[in-house]
Amino acid sequence: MQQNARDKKLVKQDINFLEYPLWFQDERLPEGFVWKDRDGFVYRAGYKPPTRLDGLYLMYWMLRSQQAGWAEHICVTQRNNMSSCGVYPNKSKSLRLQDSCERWINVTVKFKGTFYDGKRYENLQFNIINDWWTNKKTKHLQIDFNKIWLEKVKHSNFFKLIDFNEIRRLRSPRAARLYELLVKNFQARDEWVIDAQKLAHKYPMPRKYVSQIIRDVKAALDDITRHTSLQVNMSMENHERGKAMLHFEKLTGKKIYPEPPGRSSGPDLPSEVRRLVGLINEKHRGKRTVIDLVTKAVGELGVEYVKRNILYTNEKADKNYQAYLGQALKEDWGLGWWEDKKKADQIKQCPELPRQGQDEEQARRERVLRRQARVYIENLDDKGREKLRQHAMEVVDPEMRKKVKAGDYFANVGLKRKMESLVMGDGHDGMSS
DNA sequence: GTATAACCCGGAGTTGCCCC
DNA sequence: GGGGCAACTCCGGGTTATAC
Repeated sequence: MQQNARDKKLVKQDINFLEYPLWFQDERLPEGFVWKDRDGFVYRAGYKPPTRLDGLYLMYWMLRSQQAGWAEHICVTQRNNMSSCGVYPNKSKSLRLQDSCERWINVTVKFKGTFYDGKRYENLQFNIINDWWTNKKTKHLQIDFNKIWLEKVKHSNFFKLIDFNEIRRLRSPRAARLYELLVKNFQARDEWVIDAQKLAHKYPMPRKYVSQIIRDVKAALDDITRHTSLQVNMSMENHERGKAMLHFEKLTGKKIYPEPPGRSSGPDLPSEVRRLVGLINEKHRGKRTVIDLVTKAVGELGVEYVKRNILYTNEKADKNYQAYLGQALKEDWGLGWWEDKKKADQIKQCPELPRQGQDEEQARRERVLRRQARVYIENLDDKGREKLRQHAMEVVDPEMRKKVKAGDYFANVGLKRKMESLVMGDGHDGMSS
């Protein structure tokens, strides 16, 4: 993943073409597809609309043009073009590459007074490429860029340098498009907040419901985190049903997950999370939503806490395993069950000595105290509860404080436990790992 | 009862690989 | 280089559960 600056293949791209989509995720969009943004951007595809692969090919052609001093005409071998874009060269891929040229020659974009180049246009419309052909003898691919397109990018003061190697590694269209949007929106800031439905429109993503949008965005973000140097944390705020604000925060420093060897479909998880995932009921172990739930919970609540609730859910959940596990983690349903189980195991090992050890007595006392604390907090008036909450915020670590403010679900569960601990007296977090 | 969330499945496109 | 095939990924849509 780490690479020298000289190994980087940077492509200059105008912010407009990161903000507005040049290619689409759906492979089956009809010929003559039109996409309009409310700001006056109109995209028309006379032939099949370009997809992620076409977007990557265009990026490669731009790289070649920019390497040749912004050449309007480029000549590439088809084999080189394909392998540089991570495509295994063969006949069908060669035809797909030519199809890509046909897609791009049929694309026009139109702006109405929205182009960020210091000028405001009444109308501005152009193609991406003007001509393309292959040489009969050499089979080399020849492409003529549209002059306006090339100059808009060349003279743009509002641009990003995209690392071609990074965007090439993003195999999923969702991840590639989100990468473009994040790169654009982290232009002069490290935080970006957007309504989930608005983000879906920007993608554009056909998902109707917020839960589906969030699921897809999370999966895309996982891909980006695994395969690029862009490290982003996402948290959500649900103000009302069917509405959610997504907070993206650019992280600096080390990658969270190491780059996996070769192509991988599963997340590379820290060892303690992997061990916990191994405890999940086999039927649900592969589900990304369940893994995400455990990953998030372990960060805020600790390994022991999460472990007992997974085991409890395995035993008790009848239907909807994921929802049951979420609720168990929230309320620590597994606590009493876990202690009873430990006690039963001890009796099994030493049946002649069924003793009530000090630890068990302490745990029992803690359960009673915690229950009392919960009732006490519930009966506090708003002012008293807020005061207690502020006190808890002061004593938790800064990382958790940040997550609570960002609306992180499990951080808020952790804060609630801290409030209970404060009422009980210190040292009763029960979240040790 | 309706809207939304969660999950699942089939179809289509893409990819990697093998054989000729 | 060409053809074919299996595996994989993604999207759209259907079903069921849950919240309001």
